[in-house]
Amino acid sequence: MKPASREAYQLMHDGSVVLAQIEHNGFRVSEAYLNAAIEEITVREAELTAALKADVVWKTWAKKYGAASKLSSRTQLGEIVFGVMGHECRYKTPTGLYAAGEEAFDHLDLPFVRAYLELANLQKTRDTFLKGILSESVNGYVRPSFLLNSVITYRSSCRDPNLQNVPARNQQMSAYVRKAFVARDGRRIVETDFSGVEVRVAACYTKDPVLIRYIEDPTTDMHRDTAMDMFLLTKEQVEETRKKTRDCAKNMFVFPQFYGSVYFQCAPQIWDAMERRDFRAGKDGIPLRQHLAKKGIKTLGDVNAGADAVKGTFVHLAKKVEESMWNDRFRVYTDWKRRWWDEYCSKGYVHTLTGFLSQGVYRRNQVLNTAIQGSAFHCLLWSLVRLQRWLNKWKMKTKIVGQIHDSIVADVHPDEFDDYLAAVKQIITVDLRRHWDWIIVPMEIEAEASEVGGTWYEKRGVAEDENGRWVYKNK
DNA sequence: GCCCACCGCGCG
DNA sequence: AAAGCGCGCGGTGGGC
Repeated sequence: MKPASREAYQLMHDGSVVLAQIEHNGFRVSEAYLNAAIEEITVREAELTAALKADVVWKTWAKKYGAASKLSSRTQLGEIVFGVMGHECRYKTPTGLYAAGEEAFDHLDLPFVRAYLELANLQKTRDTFLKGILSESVNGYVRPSFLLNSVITYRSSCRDPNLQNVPARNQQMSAYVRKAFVARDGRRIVETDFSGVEVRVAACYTKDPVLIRYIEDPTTDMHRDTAMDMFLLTKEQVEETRKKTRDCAKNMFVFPQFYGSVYFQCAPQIWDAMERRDFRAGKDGIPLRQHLAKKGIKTLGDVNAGADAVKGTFVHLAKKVEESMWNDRFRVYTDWKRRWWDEYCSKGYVHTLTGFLSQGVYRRNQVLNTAIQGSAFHCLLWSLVRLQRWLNKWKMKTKIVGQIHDSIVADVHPDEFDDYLAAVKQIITVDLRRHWDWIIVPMEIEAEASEVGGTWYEKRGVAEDENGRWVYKNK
C-alpha cells in the first residue's frame, strides 16, 4: 500500500476516520426476524431434502458413495451427473475436477439439479447471511469492520459481517436477508449510488470520445447498441425486450469485456440464457434462437481451446462483436490499454489518478483494471468524508451506517430527508468534480429510500421534484 | 480437534 | 492460442 502523494495519504487518513465513525454508528438489525427466517428456511430445507432423496438420482448417488453419500458435496454431485450419468461436461476446475457450479449445468435440463441448486441457494441464504448477521449482532446492531489497507486496488473491504455482499439480484434471497436490516426508530433507510462510476472513471483514464459520448448523451446506450449487434436486432426490438436482451448484453458481454474477458467465454452463457430465459425478437417476436437461425446462425459453435470460430455460429458472431467493440467503437480505449500495459512493463509500476502507486507483479487484465477500480472507489470515499463533515457541521441526527463500493447507506431522520439527499447530490455531482480536475465526465447519483421504520429491502427509487423534495418515483 | 487448499457464490 | 477485475465466507476433503 503506497499513497504516493500527500493528497492520497490525506484521503486514506480522512477515509479511516469516517469509516470508523460508520462502524461506531452500526447498522440496526432485527434478531427476532433473523431467528424466524432461519427457522422458516430450516423447515423448507427438510422438505426439499426429502424430495431430493426420493429422486432416482439419489439412488445412483447412494450406489456410488454408500454411507459416505453427502448431498451437500458438490464434488459428489459432479461425479454423479457427469461421471456416472454421463452428461456432457463443459467446465473443469483448475485442479481437473468436474466443475459443479450453477453454470456447469446451464446446458442441461435436469429437475434433480434444479431442485438441488434451489436448496443450495436457501442454505447459502441461511448459513452465510442470516446466521452470519445474527452471530455479529450485539443488542440489535452489527458493526462491521471496513478495511482500507487490505485491497490490492486500494478499494475497501468489509467483514464481520460483510455488508458488501448482501443479496440484491435474487428476489427471494434479497427479501430474506435485507428485511433483517431495519431503520432506527423514526428513521428511513436511504441508499445513494454513483451511477456507472467505473465506466465514468475509465473514460477519465482513456479519454475515449465514444465512451464519453455514451456517458454524456442520455439518448445513447452502449448496452443497447451491443445487444443490437449481438442478437442482430433493431433498436426497437431491443427496447421492447430491454430487460432481457439489453441487460444480457450489459452483464454477460460488455462488463466482462471491460474486465478483459473474451468472446469465446462470453458466448456460451449468452447462448444458454437466450433459451433458458426465453429471449424473443421483439415484443411479440419469435424465439431469439429461431431469429438467429433465419440469419444463418444455427449453433453455438466450438468454444474449446484452439477451436476456430466458424462462420454461421454464435461464437463467430460474438467474435465479430468483440472486434468491432475494441477495434472500431472503442479504438481510443484500446490504444490506452496498450500504452498503459507498455508503461507498466517498462517501469514495473503505474500511478493512479488519485495519487496511489500500484507496484508488483500483475497480469495484463489486473494492470488495466486496478487503477480504474481504485480511483472509482476513491470518488466514493472522498464523497463520504465530505458528507460526514457536513453531517457534523450541521449537527444532523442522520447517521451513515454503511458503504458498498459505490454507494452510501444511511439512517435518515425524516426532517433531514430532503437536505440529506440534496447534500449527497451536491457533493457527488458538483464538489467532487471541482476537487479533482481529472474527472472529465459528469457524475450522477441514484437514490432509494424506505418508509419511516422500514427495512433495507423495502427501499424504492426516489427523485427530486421541481420543489426540491425527494419523492418516490412512479407508483 | 485444528489447519489448509479448493470450490462455489454472494456483492460491486 | 486465448482463458473476466476486486473482495469475504462457509462447506468439503485431505492431512496432521
